[in-house]
Amino acid sequence: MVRVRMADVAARAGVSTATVSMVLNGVNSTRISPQTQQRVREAAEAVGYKPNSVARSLRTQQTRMVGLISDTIATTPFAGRMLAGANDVAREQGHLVILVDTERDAVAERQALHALNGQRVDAIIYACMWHRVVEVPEGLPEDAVLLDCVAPAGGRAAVVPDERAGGMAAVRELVAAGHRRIAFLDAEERFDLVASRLRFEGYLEVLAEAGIEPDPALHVRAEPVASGGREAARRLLSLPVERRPTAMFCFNDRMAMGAYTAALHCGLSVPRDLSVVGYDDQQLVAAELDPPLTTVALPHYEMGRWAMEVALGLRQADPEVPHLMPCPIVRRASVSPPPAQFGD
Amino acid sequence: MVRVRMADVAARAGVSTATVSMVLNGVNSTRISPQTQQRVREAAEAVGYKPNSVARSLRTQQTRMVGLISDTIATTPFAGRMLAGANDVAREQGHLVILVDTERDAVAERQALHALNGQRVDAIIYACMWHRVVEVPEGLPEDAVLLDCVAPAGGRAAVVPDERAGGMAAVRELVAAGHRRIAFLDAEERFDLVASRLRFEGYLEVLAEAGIEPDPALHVRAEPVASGGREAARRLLSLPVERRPTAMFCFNDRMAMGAYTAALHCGLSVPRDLSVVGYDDQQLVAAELDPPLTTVALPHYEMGRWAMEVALGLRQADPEVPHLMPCPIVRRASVSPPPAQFGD
DNA sequence: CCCGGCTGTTTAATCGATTAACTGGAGGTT
DNA sequence: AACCTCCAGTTAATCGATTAAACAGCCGGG
Repeated sequence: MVRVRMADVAARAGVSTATVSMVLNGVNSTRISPQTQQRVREAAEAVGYKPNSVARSLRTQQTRMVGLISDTIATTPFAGRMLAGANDVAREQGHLVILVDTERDAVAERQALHALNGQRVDAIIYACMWHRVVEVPEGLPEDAVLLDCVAPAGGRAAVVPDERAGGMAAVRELVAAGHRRIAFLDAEERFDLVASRLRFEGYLEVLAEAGIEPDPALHVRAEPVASGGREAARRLLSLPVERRPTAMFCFNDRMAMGAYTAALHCGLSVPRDLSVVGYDDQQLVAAELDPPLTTVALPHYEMGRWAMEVALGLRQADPEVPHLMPCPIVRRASVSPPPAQFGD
Repeated sequence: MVRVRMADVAARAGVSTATVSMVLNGVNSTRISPQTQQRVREAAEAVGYKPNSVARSLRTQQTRMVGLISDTIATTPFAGRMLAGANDVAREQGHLVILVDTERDAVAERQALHALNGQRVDAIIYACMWHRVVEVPEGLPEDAVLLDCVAPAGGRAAVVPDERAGGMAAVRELVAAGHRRIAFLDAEERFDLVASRLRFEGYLEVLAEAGIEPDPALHVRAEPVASGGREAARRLLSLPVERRPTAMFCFNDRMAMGAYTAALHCGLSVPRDLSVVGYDDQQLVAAELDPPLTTVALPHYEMGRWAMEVALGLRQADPEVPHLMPCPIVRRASVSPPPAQFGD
């Protein structure tokens, strides 16, 4: 791999490097005669010239690289889509992304920030794998964009899923099918999930909208994994039939998976005897379940795109209010009208 | 954010930039008096000097960045662990990784290679999300490392999972529990998976080892997703009892998930009536199933580490033979001895 | 008293581009 | 003839580091 410099192109074309630079970058192109341009381009081709971005970056003071700091974004399944979204925009704009995974370690975050600063990246995105309120690391530039998290103090561009609207969409789906006894299988409070609170708000809002009195017994909490969902669902399904829910809105798809298991164990069939709606739209769970799960999708890809667009200045963001990205409902086959005796 | 240059440090310390450079890099440090060193360091601290890696890279001809090109690595759940492994090594070595997701698009790959070359990355890793034989893109440097794939022509450092040994481990687990009628729920051939062939080899090898005559009826193929596994398992479980398998080794965890469902539908309990072993160790599937699934883990993290270690020259690789990374078995609760009437 | 060697630091070249300022000559004007 | 305007480039400074080579003092030896 020989090093070909701009000077080599210039020598071969019999011009100065300034001319080569102008031609190849299309700057001031009116000032260079077409013949010369042609010669330069041929020379560049002939010697196999590839511009050195390091040198260019030094001179122009922009690197066309953006740093993406994340707590374990890469190691968690769904959040990869955020990366894909960010990456796509970056590519469209001729930028590269440097990914740093800090595993939530303050020291690693410090280091990452240092390294990215040293590389003089053009922008920084700070991403979380869950919707969270984060104490951003000291030294994070003012104009860094927060992805799937918000700063407690505000004042920073940020994008998060519209969990409240998502919760509403999920419950509306069930109400529309005719359900009135709708449980919410929530995550335990100790996980301190922003999403939990907001989805619950959405749940209550739609019940109110539909004139349904919320039954506290139907709001249960468990660890947000399959076994948690299973146990919670089991308890609900063992209620006397008139107090039993005909539908469950689950905090996430894994809990919904547990609800399926519980239903099966109770000899109930989904969706005939029990309708279920999940949240997250995790491919490996929602789509693979039997029957496929109706769920609310987390707009990771879109949030990734949004963050990168803001980072690159393609789009303006209001630093005072986090941008709420819609969570579309994904209809599959786990919702149907309630059994006849419960119908309205 | 003011720009502090080395010259500013030099001015404040009353020395030349050469001295500052030597002190801060610890080069020739015996030649600089302790007092001066002290003064330089204080000055650097006082003005908040942060070295500019772009300038350094230009001069030293190394960027301390490595490019990681992948087909959809980020968008697929398990492969994120490869990234984590690579990232960890990079960080330990003071390197940064530039991630490019090409979605298997040849044009995107070309572009990515161009961009990374332009950035003068110190090394390149080419990663796949599945174990595959790939036609590497033209222009991929000789010393690029292949991750989870091999080139048909060979001649390149590469690391892949040891699928054959993994298959052996899985089947040994079942044989050790006393099973003799062990099915292999394989992926369909049209998916053309290297893994499929190798795991099957491992399966046959262990049967031979145990003196079990392989029954062709127990080697079935289906789409490697839950529904495929469910149907395949259903067919096997509807065989007359003496020809029915007492255990299933599934090509992946999703198929195993399907096998669980089929067993449930047939009124069989896992592992009492049917033992199941999966492959991949996908957290969201294997660990969440009821009972938790015994499976073979794909060593993504370790492969990621290996690739980065080779890329950074920390470890030598034989370009003629791909490195085989062991796939450890993960024991959970889906294997038990066969029902009494089948015992040995 | 001059020379050589050592110490501690500086000078200046260099990495490979970008770009503001300049130039030499052709052509046009008055 | 003197002067101006374009044209088609070129010159040289610059980005911010690294590093080989040079250099200024000082000490000791002959």
